[in-house]
Amino acid sequence: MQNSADRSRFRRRLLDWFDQNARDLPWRRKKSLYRTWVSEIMLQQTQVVTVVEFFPRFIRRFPDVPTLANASEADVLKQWEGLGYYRRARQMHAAVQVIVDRHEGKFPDTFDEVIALPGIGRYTAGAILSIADDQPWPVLEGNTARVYSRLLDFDGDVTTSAGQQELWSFAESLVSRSRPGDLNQALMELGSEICTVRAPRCLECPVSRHCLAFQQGDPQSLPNKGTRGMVYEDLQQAAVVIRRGTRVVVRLCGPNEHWSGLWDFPRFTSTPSATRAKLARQVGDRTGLSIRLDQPFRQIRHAVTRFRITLDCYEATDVSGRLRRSKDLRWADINELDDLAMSVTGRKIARAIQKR
DNA sequence: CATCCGTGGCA
DNA sequence: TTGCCAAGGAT
Repeated sequence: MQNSADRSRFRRRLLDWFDQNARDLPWRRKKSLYRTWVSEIMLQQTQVVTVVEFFPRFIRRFPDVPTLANASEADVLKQWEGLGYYRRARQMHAAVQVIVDRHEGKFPDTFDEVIALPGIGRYTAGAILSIADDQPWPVLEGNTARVYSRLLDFDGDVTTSAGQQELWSFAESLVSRSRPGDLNQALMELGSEICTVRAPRCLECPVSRHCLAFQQGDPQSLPNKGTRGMVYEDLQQAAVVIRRGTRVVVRLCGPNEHWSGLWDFPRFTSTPSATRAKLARQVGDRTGLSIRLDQPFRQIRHAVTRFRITLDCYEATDVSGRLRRSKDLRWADINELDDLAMSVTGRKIARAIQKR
């Protein structure tokens, strides 16, 4: 694909494939800038099948810029519950205030204005403007990095800035004035359906004749993502449901911990041999309450980022004393827990105690 | 440039 | 069970 005639044929073949196979999927209907923004933020590091479940509900609740701008951050986080990367929701809430203040409540349509919004980088800005407004901006993300690497038979490390630069340059050379949004979506669709991580289906690929890795290399071995492996750390934790009547103590996670902005049950680092007496002391130190702990009623294993957490869930009885006055600590009625944004594990615990 | 941030699906 | 990965961005 050195010359523009090659690239032109490549675009035509890819768009033909796109038109025949995937054009009418419901989640890909033409959307406004606002809706494309919402879906692109949701799609960051998140699979389409997951977004399909959340997007309609979010749009029903926040159909336009003014509605989202008038909502509280807590409302937005509640709608985001279960989707992960909750920073995205808080950044959207911040961005929509900027849209009201600086853009008269209308989602901006220039690259510089869009990328200046919190939570939007080069990929997302280009995706929004090409898909919703047919502007010729290139895209580079997981799928296209794989597609581009294979088309070019590029075996450099794509996680380095040099590798990224190489792939962005190629993306720029591909995009044209004709249907840039469809082209970008076709490239990503190709990556997710045909040019897959494992066992790419090259024989079904509409552009295999343009693919150097298919002709002379090993598509499956690309892209080269370097050699750094994830280093996992096992954590032992305890969560405590402090209950008095129909109310329980909940805690708002702070800026420097997991699930920042979400509610959780008081949680402590623990050890396999930690005694319930010691845990009760920790609860006292943090909440000011004097408690006694029952046997753990449930153990939950979950992974978050690089941590693998084993979480023992306790219920406290014989609660006495007064809950420490603090912005991030309060009593909540058990039925009220449904209105709070919680992490998946927090929600599991909430459901468990609601069942009793 | 490395690390952080969630969750679920897959082999 | 374990590791890998997904329509990334901010720091």
